Amino acid sequence: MTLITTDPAPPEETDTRAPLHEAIYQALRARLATGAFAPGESLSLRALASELGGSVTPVRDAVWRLTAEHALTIGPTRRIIVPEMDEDGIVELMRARVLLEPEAAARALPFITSGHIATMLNANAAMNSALRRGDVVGYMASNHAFHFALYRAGPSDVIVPMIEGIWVRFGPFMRLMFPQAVNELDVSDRHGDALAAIETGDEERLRAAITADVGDGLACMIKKT
Amino acid sequence: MTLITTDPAPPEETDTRAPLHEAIYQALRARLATGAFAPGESLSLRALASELGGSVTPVRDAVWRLTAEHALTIGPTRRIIVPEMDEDGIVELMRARVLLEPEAAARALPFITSGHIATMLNANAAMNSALRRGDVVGYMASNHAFHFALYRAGPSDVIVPMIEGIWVRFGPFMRLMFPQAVNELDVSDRHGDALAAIETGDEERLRAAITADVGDGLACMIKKT
DNA sequence: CGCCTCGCTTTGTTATAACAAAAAGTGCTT
DNA sequence: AAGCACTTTTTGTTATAACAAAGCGAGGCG
Repeated sequence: MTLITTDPAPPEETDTRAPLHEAIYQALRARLATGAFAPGESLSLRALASELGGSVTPVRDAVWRLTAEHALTIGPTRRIIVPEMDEDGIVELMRARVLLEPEAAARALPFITSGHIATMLNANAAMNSALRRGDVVGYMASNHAFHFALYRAGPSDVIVPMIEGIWVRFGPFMRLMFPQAVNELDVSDRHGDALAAIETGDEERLRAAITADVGDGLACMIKKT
Repeated sequence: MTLITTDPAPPEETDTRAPLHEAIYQALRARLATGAFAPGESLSLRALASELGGSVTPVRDAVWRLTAEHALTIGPTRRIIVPEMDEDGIVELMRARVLLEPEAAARALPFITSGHIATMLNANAAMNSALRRGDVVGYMASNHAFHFALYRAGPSDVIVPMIEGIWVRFGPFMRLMFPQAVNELDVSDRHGDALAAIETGDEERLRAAITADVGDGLACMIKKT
């Protein structure tokens, strides 16, 4: 009798069935995003393998994935290097953000629930707290959480990953230039403006707030070069 | 005696110093873009290795790169499958194109030379020829050449690769639905409109032409579902 | 003192083998 | 004849070894 077939695998806490290369990918991505590697630094497969555990094969998988996302680069002699960026590159990345992020926000607007707003409020509070504390990593994480709580509320599974890819590419550099610029950021509350626009359902105002937020970040970055 | 050290590598015709995984990546990407694989089809590392030459390791590198570009997907049981797409997915991809491509064209406009225009004219002629001939693959290749001759004239190395990624994801499906829609495409000459806008330096008209061109493609695609 | 050359080390690349899980084929039972 | 359990093959994953080229340091020549 086919009562209940089986009980496949409920008691999984840490998923040991996840492939090693995926864990290595996540670890490397997190280190990139928090600026653990300096731009221009070169990484070696064997060093990463012995540091993160495992052999060169899974590290290789992770590195190629990151390379496809432009989070890592291969040099002319096939060396794995953390990408560098000049001011033109920053502007280029920011222009892509200005293009994509207001659109993602506007498209998410009809799908935003009170749960999303709560998440954004929390992230914003944590961000301001980290800002006052001088916690750069915490600031970046909270800022990321705010933006993507908004974008991911929408149905688009195309441009949101694109935006995510842009943010990852910023990781190594935000860490370098934000400490000096952190004092000048609280003058204008773009996030609060965005939240107000969301509550009134004002799409144009939301677009403007996100655009201004990105513009503030750009201003901070090119000011230091 | 150290007369002449060595003879490094001048007589290279086919670059044998290029890594195998890169050749495999290009081969796989080309097959995807021309619809050689059916959506939903599953690929195996060993089969690809023996078919394209080499071992599983370089194939693995190529597959992970394609996976990061969403040109391939890994199934729930870690099987390599070529992605499927429903109408919502097509619309989503097209919305991203409408967002990115007019911008890329507008930004490239000040950098367009007569050489670029010649390339675009040739591509356009080849496209119309392929269209009349019923050559779907030739049509797709020429259309691709036209658009990216335009986009790549500009200085942006961020959004153009994004657009390229979107086009690759379309490959497996254009092949399926274009044969029936090919007869209705010559009514409006968006490419000629774009070229006219370029020669007069009219940015708004160029944006409009590219937007209309993408819209035509979308109309052809969702009409068949 | 600067530059080049030689030798050693480290690097990416590729092939191969072993292993667990999934798929597929096979034969039996009902 | 259809469904089910078992066996066999195929699959992705990982580790490891061998190889060529690039880095890199020391030592010698100008």
